[in-house]
Amino acid sequence: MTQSLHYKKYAKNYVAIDSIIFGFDDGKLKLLLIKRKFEPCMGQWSLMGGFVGENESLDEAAYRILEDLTGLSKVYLEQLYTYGDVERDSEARVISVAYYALIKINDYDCELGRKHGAEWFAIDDVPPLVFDHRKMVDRAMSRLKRKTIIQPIGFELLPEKFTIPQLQKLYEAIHQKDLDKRNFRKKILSMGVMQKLDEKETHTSKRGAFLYKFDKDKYDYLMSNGNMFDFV
Amino acid sequence: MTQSLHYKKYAKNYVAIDSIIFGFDDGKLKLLLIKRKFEPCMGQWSLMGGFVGENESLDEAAYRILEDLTGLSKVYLEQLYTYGDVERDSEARVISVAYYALIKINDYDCELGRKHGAEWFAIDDVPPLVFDHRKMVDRAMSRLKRKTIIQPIGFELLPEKFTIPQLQKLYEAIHQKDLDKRNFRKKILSMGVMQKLDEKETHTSKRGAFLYKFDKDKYDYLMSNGNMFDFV
DNA sequence: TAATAAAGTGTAAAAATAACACTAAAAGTA
DNA sequence: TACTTTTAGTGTTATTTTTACACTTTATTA
Repeated sequence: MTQSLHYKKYAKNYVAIDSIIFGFDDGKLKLLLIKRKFEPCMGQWSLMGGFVGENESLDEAAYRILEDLTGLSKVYLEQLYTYGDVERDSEARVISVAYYALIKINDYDCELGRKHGAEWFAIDDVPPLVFDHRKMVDRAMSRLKRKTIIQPIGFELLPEKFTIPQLQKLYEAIHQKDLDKRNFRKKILSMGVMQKLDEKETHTSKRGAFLYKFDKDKYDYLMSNGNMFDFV
Repeated sequence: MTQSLHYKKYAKNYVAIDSIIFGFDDGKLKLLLIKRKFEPCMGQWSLMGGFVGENESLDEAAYRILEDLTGLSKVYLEQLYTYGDVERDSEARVISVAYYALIKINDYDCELGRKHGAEWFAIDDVPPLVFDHRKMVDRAMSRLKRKTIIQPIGFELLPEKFTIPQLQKLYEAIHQKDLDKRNFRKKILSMGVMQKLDEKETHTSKRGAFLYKFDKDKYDYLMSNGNMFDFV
């Protein structure tokens, strides 16, 4: 696209993306952070980010940056909020569009991560972060809490096959409170989007728990008929 | 702020604000739109917008632009979403941060509005809009629906003193469905944030309805003690 | 074969929501 | 002045949703 005739009197700005990347492992909700390898704030912990290119949309930039770090291309990614305080970046005026991603932690490419100096941190053990990244994390956390109540995006953090106790632990980690397992099971099954498999997961218990899959077709069907996903 | 040393290899972009401005009048939810007085798309209906200056934050830019059009400075304004498709503006690559505002329609400065070619449109009678502004309106509508359930921002659209039937009509307009007046009254009063006055409003009915004010102190107190505002 | 550890199951009380119809007040009119 | 009109205001019951709560099952390991 050529230079603008009518807009040329206006200022232009650097526009960046920052991504809050959530994972779930070991019963804990985790964040993927990188140690900055460039100035300003080199060596400090930071969200993964990058600048928006001239010929990519914001969503495209966010996917590109996420894939650079994790090797993953088909993940849940949602725009969160845009941060534009004049002094938010110590180097220049940078407007940052924050996204949050939910990834299946086992699919993540550790080798790529190592190259970027990336590490996983439990959500309540996050180190100090550069600029306003802490505010971004807090906003992502509260969005995730709200969103997992009204949309079945929690599944994005689990392997394709998972047990009900695993799913419950995930919800407990996100909402930071214990849930009653009978009520949990009743509610999640009553929504009719859990597809029970004939296999069991036998690592975490002697008895073993049945594996389930999220039935996306059924979910889409229910939604299109006006049914709401609604969960605590 | 001076030019950046470390970021200079990256592209810069025009960053704009667009505002979805809601009002409530005559039992209807309305939008304030302007007829564009400049290219591109001169003469077409559009949201009020403007470019972000070098020394103002996004919020500051949004307030400035809103005040330019309405003369109002203390209004409810909330960031909605950022639109960044490469071709969204036909003139140049412009990234637009959308905000939505709730204003008391009687406080609005009509003279200023006329200067901008502004007009109010009922929400289900909005004309075709430039660029992706229709998408912005739709997103604002669904945000407003959700938000008025969990936060008492509906009051921002009414005069300081209002009656319960007025408030009910507002909620009906926002949620596009009729509500039972007994259940509505019960619920809104039970939240304990309505301050009953000794005055009546006598224009819309012979009997007259008592006026109320939203008790912000009480609301803040309840919220700080963990109470939730929660409404259909 | 006994101990262990997590999976799995049902019911009853409490709270929230939804449905529903008449009376009260004041103005305008015959 | 009494009758009509119009909107404000009021309680109760049925239904649904949510919460609270304890024992049995299954397979492994000691």
